[in-house]
Amino acid sequence: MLLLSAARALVDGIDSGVRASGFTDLRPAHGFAFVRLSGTGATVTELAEHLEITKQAASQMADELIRKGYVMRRPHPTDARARLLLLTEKGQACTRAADEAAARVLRPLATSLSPAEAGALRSALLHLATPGRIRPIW
Amino acid sequence: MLLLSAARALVDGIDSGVRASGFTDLRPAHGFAFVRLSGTGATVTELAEHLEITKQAASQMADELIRKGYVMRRPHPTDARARLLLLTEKGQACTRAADEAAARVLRPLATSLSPAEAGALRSALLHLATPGRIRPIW
DNA sequence: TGACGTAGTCAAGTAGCTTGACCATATAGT
DNA sequence: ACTATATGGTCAAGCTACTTGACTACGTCA
Repeated sequence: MLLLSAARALVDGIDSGVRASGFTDLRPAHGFAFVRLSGTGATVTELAEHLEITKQAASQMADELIRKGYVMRRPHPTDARARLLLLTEKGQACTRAADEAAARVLRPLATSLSPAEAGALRSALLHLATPGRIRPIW
Repeated sequence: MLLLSAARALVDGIDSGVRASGFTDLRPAHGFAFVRLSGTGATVTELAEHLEITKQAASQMADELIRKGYVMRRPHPTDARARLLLLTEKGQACTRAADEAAARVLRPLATSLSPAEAGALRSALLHLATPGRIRPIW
């Protein structure tokens, strides 16, 4: 219960922080997409796998994020079938805002924990977590 | 990230455990409803507040759970407008299955933590959590 | 070169929510 | 006691983020 409630508080905190930064046309699910697109970008199929949705749904989400200016499509360097999705500058700014909001939510936790406790917390969560699988819950 | 991934793993574990127990017609969101209905039950309005959805949506969910045999409606003892939603025996059996699935997911964690670490983990999550607000993330 | 696999899109359908309107009952003001 | 307003619940319609199914373009391997 505590775990679910804490996760929920984190998501809510990030979402409200991002909205307060002026990005009012995004849902939390978009943040999970941004995580996958940041860095070297990803194809629609890779995004779909990351979010565990169909590639049609991922394609629709990409269209929406492109229309809103957060993402751009580029030809794929090695595969003429594929197209690479990349964050625009606006998308990167939004990602930074999300990072700051997350840090703000977690700050009271970070400052109140001893390093040993922080390590215990990290390893405890690692026991449960499936690395790399960050996506909306349902 | 770890926190979200761990929460996700817990929800997935509960969901698959519940399905494996034969309750294949439920979604994780229903589990959050069961949490509120167990014990003394709740009205549609109370359920809606708990899940942070409209009472129309909560009423629809109640209809569905009644149709599937997990919930029953009873006249409210003190308010003739209201109707009390209660878990049936099947609903309670499902709740027990969910509890067992959650315990199974968390067991490796519980056995690997020292009591002090468990306490630190609990208080860390308490720092973030809003007590009583257990509901789907989005 | 041909058979098959994969990336992506188009179109249509669905599930779970929403908003809006409404009735029945409860509660407060005078 | 009587009216006005608030609250519990449902009905109906609409929306949105997904799904399934069909299809085209390109890649890969015999």
